[in-house]
Amino acid sequence: MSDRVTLRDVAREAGVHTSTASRALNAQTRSVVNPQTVDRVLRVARRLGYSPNPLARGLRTNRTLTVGIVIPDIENPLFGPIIAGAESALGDEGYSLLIADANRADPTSEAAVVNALIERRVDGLIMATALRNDATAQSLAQRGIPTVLVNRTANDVALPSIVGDDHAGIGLAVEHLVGLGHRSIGHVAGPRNISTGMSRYQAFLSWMQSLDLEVGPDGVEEAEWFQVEPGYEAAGALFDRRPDLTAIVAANDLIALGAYRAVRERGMEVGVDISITGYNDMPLLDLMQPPLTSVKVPYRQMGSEAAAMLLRVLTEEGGRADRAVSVRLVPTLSVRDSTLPPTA
Amino acid sequence: MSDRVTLRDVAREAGVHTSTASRALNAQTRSVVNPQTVDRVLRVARRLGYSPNPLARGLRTNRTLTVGIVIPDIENPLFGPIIAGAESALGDEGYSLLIADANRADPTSEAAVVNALIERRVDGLIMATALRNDATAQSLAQRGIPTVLVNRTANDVALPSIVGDDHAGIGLAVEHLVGLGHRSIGHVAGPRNISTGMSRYQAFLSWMQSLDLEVGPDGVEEAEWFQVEPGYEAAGALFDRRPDLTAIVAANDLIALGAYRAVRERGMEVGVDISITGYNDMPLLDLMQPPLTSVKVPYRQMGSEAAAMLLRVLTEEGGRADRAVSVRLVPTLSVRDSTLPPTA
DNA sequence: CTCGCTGGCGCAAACGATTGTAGCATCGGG
DNA sequence: CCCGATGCTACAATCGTTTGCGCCAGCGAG
Repeated sequence: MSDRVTLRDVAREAGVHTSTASRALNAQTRSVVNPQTVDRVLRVARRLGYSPNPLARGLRTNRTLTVGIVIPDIENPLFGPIIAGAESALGDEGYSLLIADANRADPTSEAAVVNALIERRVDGLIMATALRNDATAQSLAQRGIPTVLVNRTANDVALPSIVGDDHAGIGLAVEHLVGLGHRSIGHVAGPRNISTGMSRYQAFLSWMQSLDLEVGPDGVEEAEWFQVEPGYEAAGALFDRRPDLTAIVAANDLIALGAYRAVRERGMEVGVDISITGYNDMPLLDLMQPPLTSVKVPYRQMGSEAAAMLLRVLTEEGGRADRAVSVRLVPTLSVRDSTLPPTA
Repeated sequence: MSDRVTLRDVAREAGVHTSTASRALNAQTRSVVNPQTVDRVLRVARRLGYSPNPLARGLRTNRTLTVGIVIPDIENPLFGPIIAGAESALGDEGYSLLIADANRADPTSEAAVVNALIERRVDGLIMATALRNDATAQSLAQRGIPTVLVNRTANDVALPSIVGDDHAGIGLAVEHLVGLGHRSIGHVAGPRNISTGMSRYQAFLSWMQSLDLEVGPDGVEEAEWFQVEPGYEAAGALFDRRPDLTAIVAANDLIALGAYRAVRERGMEVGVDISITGYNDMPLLDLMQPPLTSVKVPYRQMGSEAAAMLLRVLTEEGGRADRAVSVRLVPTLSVRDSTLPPTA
């Protein structure tokens, strides 16, 4: 509809063969062409507004300069920055991002959208949907399809991953609370079939133990999902079981906000009677009452690092050795008013 | 890396020519092939796990089954549902979504990303970035590139658009406030170079006038951007100028939340001293203190309608007549505690 | 029995690029 | 003066589909 100018047009206009024009236009092969000719071709190409047809090129080279990203729930504000970071890093290298929303309600959906992307002949994949035990990721690794996991890892899968350092992040939260004087601290965990849920849970136990603080099996309650409602329910159960708790480390912000409600429902006040920390530091948290203390994860960077990693895999053809590398991004703590010294 | 099975393989295995195999596989041309042959080809194709190479197909047919979506700021949770809706509707028809984030800080960025998408040979575009006076949209319309505007419209551009019905939405807010007994109502507008900012502003004036309520030029203040900080500043200016106001209609939720802060800073209480309405009903609003009354716009539907519209344009080749059609989605009101009767 | 149709299929030419190979000068060295 | 090397360019095959066209057999009608 728009351009009709092809390599042939450029070649004819420049008085050379298409092969020469092609080589002149590609930085890789340019050196083999007479500089004057290169110049002439480039000038003509610019004048005619030539842009190579990616389909023809891809057909020949077997590369689409396209990567797919699989998101568990695109409406979750968490993934916006990841997508933005990836898109930006990829765009710099001439790659485009094909987006796919894997409906988390439907477990077959992940495999389906991944398949759709592969049939599209994407050069590689970024997956943000991995479960700890993820058949799709496993299959991708086995089939040798260039893939990078982001935000979540999977067990026993030889794929690189870019995740937040949950151990460090939970450490920030726990040490912050302990520094305020809290000793009875509980944890509302996320689902343990997801790496973030599991690793934050383990990190919590590990930090508490290293600080010589008791947790016990009843000091942790698992929310069924990283959402407000399950967080509300899990927190409620935890409070009823352990009225002595003065602080809660929540596995993410939404769970923390659910805990807010559970606290209020019991006639207590967040910050004053019970301190709460979130995780992810999503937008608008600073406008809550009270503003939620949260562990901030550099999600945009996570997206761009994932893209960079994938590009590395794509270009270094034989980069097999690096397969299992896992990059952990260091979090920081945004301290707000939901965490105060205990009113002993 | 994955499939190597081509149409030739299928044809050979089925004992027919590639052209016959092609026709058998395409629903369009299937009727011209002997049903038995069709059956045989389909069976073989399934057995071999054949999936057509979209590049080869696209090269031949001049269609990529890909559409691009241009987003002003992907980190804004507003656009998640739009993307999700579009992706889902497009996926049903075999189309994929190429995402492009137009950095709003850089005005040339929109044109750049649109160009990148076009060079990718997308079949059509969904644009969520339009300004009221938008050169890029204008150019797309002139060049006849299938495009649908979403969320925002542009002036004087022959492109279909899917937007929220701002007049109706503001009407819901105003009538709700008036119903509660408010008479002195102000408006914190959004930027008027964007259609949503402008139309909500006009709707506000129109409704107030039709209800015989005075606004005057000093009853409206324009926020520089749809964000908390500009909202805070604009609301502050408005309050200082018009201490008599008992209610504020904000042009979006973030502006409303900025107004929250301005209210508090002046020692007043939202809902009690001043009622506030937002617009968009974004997530987490129900957890604010007080929960924000807001106009809910069906953004997911907006995305899917935009996709459907674009598909219509793409398939009905000569659909010139429908070009200027503009679909308005009807909003609803989520009433919460930020709006109460005035304490006169 | 012959002729014209038509249902099915194969042939081959595209689509627009990349790339191995061959050809053709020109140049320098022996 | 010849020969090999070198630098540049052209030729042509190829990637995997789609699709206009022609061919052929079989059928019914005249």
